[in-house]
Amino acid sequence: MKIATFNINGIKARIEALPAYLAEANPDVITLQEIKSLDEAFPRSIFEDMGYRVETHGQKGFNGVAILSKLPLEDISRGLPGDAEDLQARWIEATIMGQKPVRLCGLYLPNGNPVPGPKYDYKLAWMVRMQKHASTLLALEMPLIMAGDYNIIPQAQDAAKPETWVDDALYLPESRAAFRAIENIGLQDAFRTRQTGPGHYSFWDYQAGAYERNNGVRIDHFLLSAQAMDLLEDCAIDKVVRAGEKPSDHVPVWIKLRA
DNA sequence: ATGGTCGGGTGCCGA
Repeated sequence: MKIATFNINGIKARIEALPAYLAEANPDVITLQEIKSLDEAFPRSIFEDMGYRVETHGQKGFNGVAILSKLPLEDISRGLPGDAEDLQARWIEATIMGQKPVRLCGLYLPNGNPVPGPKYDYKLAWMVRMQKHASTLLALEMPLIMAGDYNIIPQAQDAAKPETWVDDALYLPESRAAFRAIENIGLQDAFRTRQTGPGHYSFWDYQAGAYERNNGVRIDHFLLSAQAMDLLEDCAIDKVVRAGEKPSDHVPVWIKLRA
């Protein structure tokens, strides 16, 4: 089973590039971030015609997540638990019914800039909520996959120019500590079990020729439980997608599972 | 070199 995650930065703007990626890469399941669409405005039939079941959790203008799956889905849930006041569409999860059921969370973690301020407070509080919910899901002992745009640069090697990020919400010590705290309840960064060292990025700014200079950061991640790690066959970043026609500023990351 | 670029909710905000 191949599962991808992709921050598309607007479904309307990616109406050609996303189907082209799916036709080329053929993931069984993909979780999308920043669909920037209401549920009723999402162009679902394009993907249904390609064999995908479409589950969205959208809002007007910004944010918005989705899961597209060629396999049956069960127990679909929208919204990160823990704060009834939080209406931002950043979380969707479902059980993928392949050979072995796996629980998939698709997440769009808050950016958090500027620092300090309410947006950074929201980011850190959101990460505490995510950790609590992840603990609940781990207790189910089903293979658990938490995929998406984490807006976290885990280590210096995950940025081409880490010195330019030292005051940024994506790289501040408190942000990285919150990410490590989530890992430390029993989740592994799947990409770093396959590749070591610098030069592996999933996002390049649209400005100042960042992609051409490979001035990127690795902020889109797959965190896997021990049960999911048992099934991991591969994990990679589809970097060349960033050089395509009308690209998102992020590229897809994917895993293959024996499941 | 103190700018630059996208996408959308629109003449500004979020990234």
